Amino acid sequence: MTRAAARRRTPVDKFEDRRRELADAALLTLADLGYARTSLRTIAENTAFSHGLLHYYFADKVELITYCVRRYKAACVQRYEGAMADAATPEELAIACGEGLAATLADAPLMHRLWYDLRSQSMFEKAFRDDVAEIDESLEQMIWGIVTAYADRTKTDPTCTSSEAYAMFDGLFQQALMRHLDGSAQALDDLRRGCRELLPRLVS
Amino acid sequence: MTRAAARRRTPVDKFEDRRRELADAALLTLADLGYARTSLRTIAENTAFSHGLLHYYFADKVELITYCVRRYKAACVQRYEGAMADAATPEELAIACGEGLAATLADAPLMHRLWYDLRSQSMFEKAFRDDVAEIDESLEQMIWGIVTAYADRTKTDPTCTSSEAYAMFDGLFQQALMRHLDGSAQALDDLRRGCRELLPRLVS
DNA sequence: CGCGTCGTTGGACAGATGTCAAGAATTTCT
DNA sequence: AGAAATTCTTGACATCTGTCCAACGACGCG
Repeated sequence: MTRAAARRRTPVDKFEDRRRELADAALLTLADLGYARTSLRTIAENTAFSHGLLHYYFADKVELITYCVRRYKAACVQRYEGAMADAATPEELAIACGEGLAATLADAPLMHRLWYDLRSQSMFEKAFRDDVAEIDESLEQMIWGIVTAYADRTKTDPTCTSSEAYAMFDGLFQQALMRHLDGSAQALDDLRRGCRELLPRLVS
Repeated sequence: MTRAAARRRTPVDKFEDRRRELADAALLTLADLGYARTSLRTIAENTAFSHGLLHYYFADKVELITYCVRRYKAACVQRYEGAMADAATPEELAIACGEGLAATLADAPLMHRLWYDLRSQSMFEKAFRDDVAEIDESLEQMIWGIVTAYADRTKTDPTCTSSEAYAMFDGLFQQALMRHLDGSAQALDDLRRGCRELLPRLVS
């Protein structure tokens, strides 16, 4: 925060650009090694720059990681939304839901692994708590959107709260991720099926 | 493992006793700080002994933590099993299920927080993977036992696999834990209700 | 051209961390 | 009691960590 304050020289903020660039590299390293094993020097090594630069763009490690978490969210919601835009019948919607979640899992399993790591860290490190909670809420909303859309198409009503729905989908997703990373070939199919069968359970 | 090999002088193995004692102290520290912030010296400080002793009883940090994880499991399954022994009607069973999970959450939230931390770590650190997977399986079996008991009492059959059932209960539990640690007063009640309503959804 | 700001480097610092070994203290055995 | 085996402490080591800083090059502006 010291010298990383007001900075608006060029119309396109070059300072913010570099911050993003560094944070993206940091995210790659974090996804590889996990929070506990990632140091600032290791992050810098996956970069064209030296380790000192990180403190020019970020006040300290916490600010860097926090920025990374926010950046992860941007990439995350962008990937999700618009996934299952057009699904006429409820069955199509249920299938699209499972397909969408399986696709995003298969697409970037290491990033999702990092997400669960950071969410665990946020239970210990207060500094991450707010940002993690914000991401969690947006994910919950996404799931709730699917559930209500399914209820609409089946002319029923949800029989659970949005946080319950999110908890169950998240449970399925998390377990599928762990089995997928463990090399299980059926993990993705199980996730697809699990989602397809879960939706009808949540309405009546 | 160097000098921590065959050791059976006294009938009651004093060596194993100390290992357990140290591991229990380590578990307390881990539950407080989380894996990423816990060092061997910090563990020793929560102990009547000095830091060097840890390497007399454990070859290295990984062996200590692995031993802790195994020890956690012992305490864990012991706490769970026999919780909902007698429940005549299915409704009673569903209530006892929610009550049991809520009770264990309220009883040792920090330990459960540690469990989710270590499970995340196991996705990065291969050394923990096997032990974590073993605990996961025993938890899955516990949940499956409840589901099948509920199906029996309602003269129905489960409509999901045991891993699906575990994933959903675990999702509910994990979210309840996070909200409980965040100070939410309704987290426990939501967990109770969530479990009670989940069971009927998993059979037909 | 000279000058000042910005971006970047590389090294240095203090402190923490895992590991180890030498020896003191304690227990056990005879 | 004395010897032997054990349990435990202490201090040291090399390495890694976050953080800071002095200096250097590049670039734009007067």
